[in-house]
Parts: sequence; structure tokens; C-alpha cells
Amino acid sequence: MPASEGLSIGALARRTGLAVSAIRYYEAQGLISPWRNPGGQRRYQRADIRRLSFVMIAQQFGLTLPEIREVLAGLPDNRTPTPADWKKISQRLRAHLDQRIDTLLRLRDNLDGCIGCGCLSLPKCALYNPDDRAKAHGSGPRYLMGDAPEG
Amino acid sequence: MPASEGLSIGALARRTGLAVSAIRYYEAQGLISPWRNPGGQRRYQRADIRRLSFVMIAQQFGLTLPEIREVLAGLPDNRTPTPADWKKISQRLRAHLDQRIDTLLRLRDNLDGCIGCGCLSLPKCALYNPDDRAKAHGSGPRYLMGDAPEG
DNA sequence: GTAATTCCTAAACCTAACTTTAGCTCAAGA
DNA sequence: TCTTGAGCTAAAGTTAGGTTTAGGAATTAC
Repeated sequence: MPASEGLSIGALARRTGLAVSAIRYYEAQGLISPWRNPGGQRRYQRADIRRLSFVMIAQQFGLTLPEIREVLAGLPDNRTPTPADWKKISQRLRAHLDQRIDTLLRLRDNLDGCIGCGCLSLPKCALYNPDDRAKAHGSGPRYLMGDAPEG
Repeated sequence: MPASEGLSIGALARRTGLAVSAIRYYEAQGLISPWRNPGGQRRYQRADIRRLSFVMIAQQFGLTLPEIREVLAGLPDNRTPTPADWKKISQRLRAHLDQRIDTLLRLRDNLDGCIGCGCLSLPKCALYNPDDRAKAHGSGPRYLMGDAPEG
């Protein structure tokens, strides 16, 4: 059945649960690189199923597509990734995740403090995290609590 | 100095660190309701500083503006919120946060399992969370791992 | 009293991560 | 063969959460 080996984009979509349009988009973002069959259609390796699954999981962990591309760059491009390659990559993800969890735990502790002291809105409340990637949402500069000269 | 009591939008912006445009946007989203002075300019209560601070914190916790509006709906609208009111509201936030942390911890544990077994991409991997608000990003339907008929 | 700020509204623009649409070509099956 | 389902490209549309711009009006500062 294959019109020149490999998975068609539709087959890959069914295997991963992603929309066909999303897979093309990921290609445009440099996350996956299919080859073309004689008719110009995209063809994928079976290993790409795992690659896209990784992308989905990393997204849930809060990584942006450029960040995921960075992480995936750690895979060999001259051969199919081995379980060991994936393990290495997953550990990078794990580090990212640990950091996010730490941030949230810290926020939770601070919130507990604030519930007790009722200081919500005061600069000393410190219920903010300058390193949080969340601040990168939107387009312009955004400040968080504590920037005002004095309360 | 006040041209009819209350804080001007610029003063509120300085107090909270938010951009003036963001405050107007929040008003459009129903998160804050200033009154107008005789000249048609917005005037805010001092309690609104706290209200906006709460908005910023809730955002860091990952709530969307509609969700924050929901939470804020728990405050009394006929009087200035008391510390007890804020405490009640903050506890709702805490519940939300706990859930997010649980989700991430679960993901982390699953990732550990996957690093070990190398099953990444298989439906049984279960490294997904159907209830995660994260899936609501973007506009169309998005599926996560495990939707394919069979691997 | 006038200049410099600040504020107002409406509408357009921005980023991320996609989807939808339009118009056309390829591939597969009866 | 021929029809129908996949695929292709390019461009426009979508959502969230804002920012920027344009053209006025209200305030404040001197």
C-alpha cells in the first residue's frame, strides 16, 4: 500500500491523534522533517510517531515549540533515536518539570502566608516570581507586584 | 488633588505595576468596575489595588481571565471586601493551585516510568491528562495521546 | 491662561499555536 | 478509467491577553 515507503501525513495524524494541519505546522517550526515521495507528498518514519508524542508531552509540561525544538536537537539526526537517546532527552524534560513544580510550590507557600497575614497587594507580599516564563505571555512589558515606588 | 475622589487609572497603574491599557482591558473582561468622574474619567477605590493584585497572582497560577472573574464573583459587591472575604477567595485559588501541582506531579511520575520503560508514544503510556486546561489553548479541537484506534 | 499631561474611545496590531479556506494535484479503488 | 478521498501551498482566520495608534477631551502644572 505505501506509495513509496513511510507513513503519509494522514497516517501519522491518526497514529498520534494530532491534526494534519498541526503536523504541517510543526514542520514549519522545525520540529519534524519528513522527506517527499515522487509525487511531492510528505512521508514520515515510524520513529516520528514517538517524536510527535514527545512534542505533545513537552507541551503539557509548558514548553514552547521553540524550546521543544531545542530539546529535540539533542537527538541524533543521522540515525533513528534509540531508547537511550529518548531517555537522555526525557531527563531534560524532567529538569524543566521539576523547576515548574518548585515554582508552584513556592507560590503555594506564599499564598498560605498571605491568607494568614492578609497582605495581598503589598510589595512585601513577594507573591511573584520574576523568573517565571509565564511573564512572557502577551507582547509588551508586564510588571508584577512590587514595582511601585512605595505602598 | 483628586478630581472627585478615588484613584485615576494612571495612579492605579502605578500602584499595581500594570499598564493602563491592561487595566482597561480587564474592565472590558468584567474583572473590575470603576465609576466615572464628572469629566468621564475612570475612578477606582483603593480596594481595587488589591483586586488587581489578586488578578495578577491568579494569572501566575494559570487561571484564565474568565476563571478569575468567576473566582472574584465570590466577593461582595455591595461593600469593600474584608480580609475575611479575601481569605475565602484565596482558598479557592489554593484549591486550584493544588490541583495543578497534582497534575504536574502525576506527569512527572509518569515520565519517570516512561524513561524506564521506553514506551513513549504508546497509548498505554498514559502520559496525558484529559482534564488539563492546557488542551484549551489554540482554537480548534486538539487530541492527546491515546486517541488512535490501536498502536 | 495656556502648555503639558493624562485620559477617552475605537480600531488595528501583536504573539503563539493552530485551523480553515481556496484552488489544485496525487493516489487508490471499483 | 474515473471518481473520490488525501495531500499540497499560500493566505487568512481564531483565541487569549494585551499593546499601539489616532484623534480628541479633561486635568494638572506653571
